[in-house]
Amino acid sequence: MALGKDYATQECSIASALEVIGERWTLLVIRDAFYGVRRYNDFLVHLGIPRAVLASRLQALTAQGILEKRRYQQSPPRDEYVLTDRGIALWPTLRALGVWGREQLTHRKLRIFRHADCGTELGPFSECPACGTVVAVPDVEIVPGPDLNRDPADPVSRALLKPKRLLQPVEADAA
Amino acid sequence: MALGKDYATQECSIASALEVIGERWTLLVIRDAFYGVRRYNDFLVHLGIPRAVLASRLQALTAQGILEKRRYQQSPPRDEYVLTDRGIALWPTLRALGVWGREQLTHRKLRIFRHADCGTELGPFSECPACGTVVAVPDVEIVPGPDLNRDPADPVSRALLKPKRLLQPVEADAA
DNA sequence: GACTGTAGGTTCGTTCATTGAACCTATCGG
DNA sequence: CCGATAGGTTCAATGAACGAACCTACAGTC
Repeated sequence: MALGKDYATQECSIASALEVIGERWTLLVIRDAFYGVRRYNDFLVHLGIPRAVLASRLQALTAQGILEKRRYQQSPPRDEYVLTDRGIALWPTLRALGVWGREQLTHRKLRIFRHADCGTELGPFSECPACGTVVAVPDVEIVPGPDLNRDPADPVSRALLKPKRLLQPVEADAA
Repeated sequence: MALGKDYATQECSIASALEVIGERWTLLVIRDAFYGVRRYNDFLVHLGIPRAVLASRLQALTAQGILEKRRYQQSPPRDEYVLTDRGIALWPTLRALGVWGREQLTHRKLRIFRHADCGTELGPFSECPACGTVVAVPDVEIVPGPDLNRDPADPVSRALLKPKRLLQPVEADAA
């Protein structure tokens, strides 16, 4: 990988992790996968990422066992990319990053994460204050926060305005 | 910043965070700062980072309020870089990354984090299982794990073999 | 007072990655 | 047959990272 040459000598699991997910765009691709984005074109319009870079990242993440490439229709052949268990294990990292970004940088509540079972807003570690447990990723509900723009340009962002659970596929109609 | 042009349009606190700490080397510099590295030369030998890149990252992190540049001796003028509160708030992110890297990639226990007050090894969110609380960063003790090389080449790595608390300065003698 | 060493940089040419536009392939609907 | 759609690849131009060399200011030592 791109970062490997130097990071590899560092005896450190953080460095190893960054070798795999530390490249530009990579974590945003994974974030979108949590939000339910699965198709090449949906990643493309939602992220505004160059096509070549997206193809390269999807391939690398698949090779690392973070995403799985899955044929969802035979003809014409179409593939989708979904998170593996290894990918889903990144949720605490993404959550921590998001909390830091909100508290230290944006100070805006763009999205709210709730426990789907009871509707309680989750704490910084994705724990449910009401139930007292860490909520499993498929039981996390994501809803737009008060500071999120309600009229986004691209269809994927529009589809993401509907409350849904993490990992559940978005339905981005042409609209 | 380098990443800003594209990430800025993303209404997302994760994207905002990555704008600030998502560049190559940046998170490793911050990790070292948690481990007690404070001086330009110590970062240099410990990370193996090009000098120009280090200077640029230190400057950017200082400008973002994540590190603070502090004169620790007047003549000759010498500065050190220490984490601000905003920087310290990144600990959960770094911890989550490290846990993921260890569990999913390296499968090796390179460093152990303990509650300095009671010696209990910390859980994935830096919480103390014995005390039932999230441990404040200055109360986290870092000790070498069983899989860490005991005879590293550079003096900073050697100094880091001694158990110490996070944020406490390393003493890297020439040795 | 001339050397040597150290901390903290800057400069510069080369290499590598990212970008954005254009192009390619296969298939479906009409 | 024509156009649209999904999922790519190719290519030239740009920007960032790399590593070596250089610079500055001071301290200690002979």
